[in-house]
Amino acid sequence: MRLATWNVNSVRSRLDALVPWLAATRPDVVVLQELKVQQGEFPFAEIAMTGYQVALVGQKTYNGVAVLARQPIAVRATSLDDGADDPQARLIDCEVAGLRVVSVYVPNGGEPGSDKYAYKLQWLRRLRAWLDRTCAPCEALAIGGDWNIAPDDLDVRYPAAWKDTVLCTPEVRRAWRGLCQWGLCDAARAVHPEARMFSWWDYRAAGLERNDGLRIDHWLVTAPLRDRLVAAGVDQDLRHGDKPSDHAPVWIELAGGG
Amino acid sequence: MRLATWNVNSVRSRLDALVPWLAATRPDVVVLQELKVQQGEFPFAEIAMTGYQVALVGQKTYNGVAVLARQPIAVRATSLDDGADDPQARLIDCEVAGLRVVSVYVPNGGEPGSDKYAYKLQWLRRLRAWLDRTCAPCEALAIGGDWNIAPDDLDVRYPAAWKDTVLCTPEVRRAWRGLCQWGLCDAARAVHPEARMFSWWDYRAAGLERNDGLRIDHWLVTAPLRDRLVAAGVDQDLRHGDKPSDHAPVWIELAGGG
DNA sequence: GGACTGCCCG
DNA sequence: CGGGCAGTCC
Repeated sequence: MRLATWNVNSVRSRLDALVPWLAATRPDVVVLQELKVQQGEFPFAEIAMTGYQVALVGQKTYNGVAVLARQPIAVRATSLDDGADDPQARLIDCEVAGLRVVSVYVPNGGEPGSDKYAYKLQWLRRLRAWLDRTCAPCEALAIGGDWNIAPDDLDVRYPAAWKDTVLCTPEVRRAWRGLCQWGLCDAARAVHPEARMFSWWDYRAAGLERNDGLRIDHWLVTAPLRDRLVAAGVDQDLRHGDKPSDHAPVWIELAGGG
Repeated sequence: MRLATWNVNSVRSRLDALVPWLAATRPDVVVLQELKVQQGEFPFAEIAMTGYQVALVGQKTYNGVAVLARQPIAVRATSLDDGADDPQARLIDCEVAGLRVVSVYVPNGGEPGSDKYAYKLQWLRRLRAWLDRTCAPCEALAIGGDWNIAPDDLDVRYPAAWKDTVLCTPEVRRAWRGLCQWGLCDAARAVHPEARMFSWWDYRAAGLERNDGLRIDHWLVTAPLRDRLVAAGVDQDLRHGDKPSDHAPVWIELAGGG
């Protein structure tokens, strides 16, 4: 079975790319980020036409995450649910196709040292606490999303240019390794230990033309799913075409399960 | 020779309609309104590609009028030039193809009784004074534009719905008749004395679907040109297609002259 | 409804 | 650069 993650940067302005992509690639499960839409404004009809069901947590203007699947989806949680006063729609936790599937949109972090950066680090700590509290490394768990973390310099086309930016600081990379130590595995990297795979090119400064890419969209999976991993990749063509998202979809393929 | 007038409602967002329309219909002279662009931001290169030269008076956000032609254009005036402190770009007066061609964008007028309505009536009085001062009924003069006047109930699909709106008040119709009495002739109406011809359908309230149209875009011509009139019409298809202007082009055909 | 103006965000 | 927003205009 195939799982895909895509930061669409507004689901409404990406519908004309999303619908054909779903129809052409038919992943079993899709997680989306940056819907930039409230639940009531989500284009349910257009997605239903493709044969996908939807579970989402929406928000006006910013954030918003969803799980799409061709099988029924049971929502387990729509927030980190830790009592924090945080209105940002950045996580949805679902049961679908025999898996526990989570869509996450990790805060970008603005600039190192900013309030936004503190929020990013805090959010990653809260996510780790949420894993400790509600998940187990032995269950079939896949967390896909825009992590806003390039785990290693191998994940950055021009590491010197991105050194100490919020996508690459030692602190966020340490948080990433903490998640891996908990029992999550960077699926695409496990399949392609040495490959330069990028999932995001900045709209600004002609990032795409200069292939100034980073790998910041990931699937993190627990051991039971890591053992079923057979393939992984990036649909780079989605970053080309017109009116693209700044992110390309990242997919993984698991043996069995449909 | 053929003259066309079109309120494009932003020349930049209408380029993909304007360029093919110029290429397909090749009018000798085109007058445009609501460019919504400063001179420096006008898409000169794209228009030049079609073989047209341009004279324009631009303004940020609002108004802006132009004359396009495949022959050289000599600009005579870019305002009513009556000493009024009026920064709005609503008139350009040119010499082209042996004619005097003027592009006008008459103020809409908001609501009857409003300041905007007073400005509309005042602008029409100033236009009449400008005619008296700078033009003569015996010269070959054609004034095309968005007049924001439906001269008669015949020019309104649902006259009761538009009665006493700023497009139809007795006062603006009186101003219109004053221009006709000066020596201008409503060209499209002269060619089609009884026809219901509409040039504008409101974006709102499904104006197009209900064919709730009005004829507010006109060519006014002096006697020498009236005597050469052979045809007139509206390119209604331009109001359909996607991302249309709310106005359709209105054209007239003169015998001789190219 | 669909242009525009800023402005915020990544 | 390319999403979103509110506010203004027609």
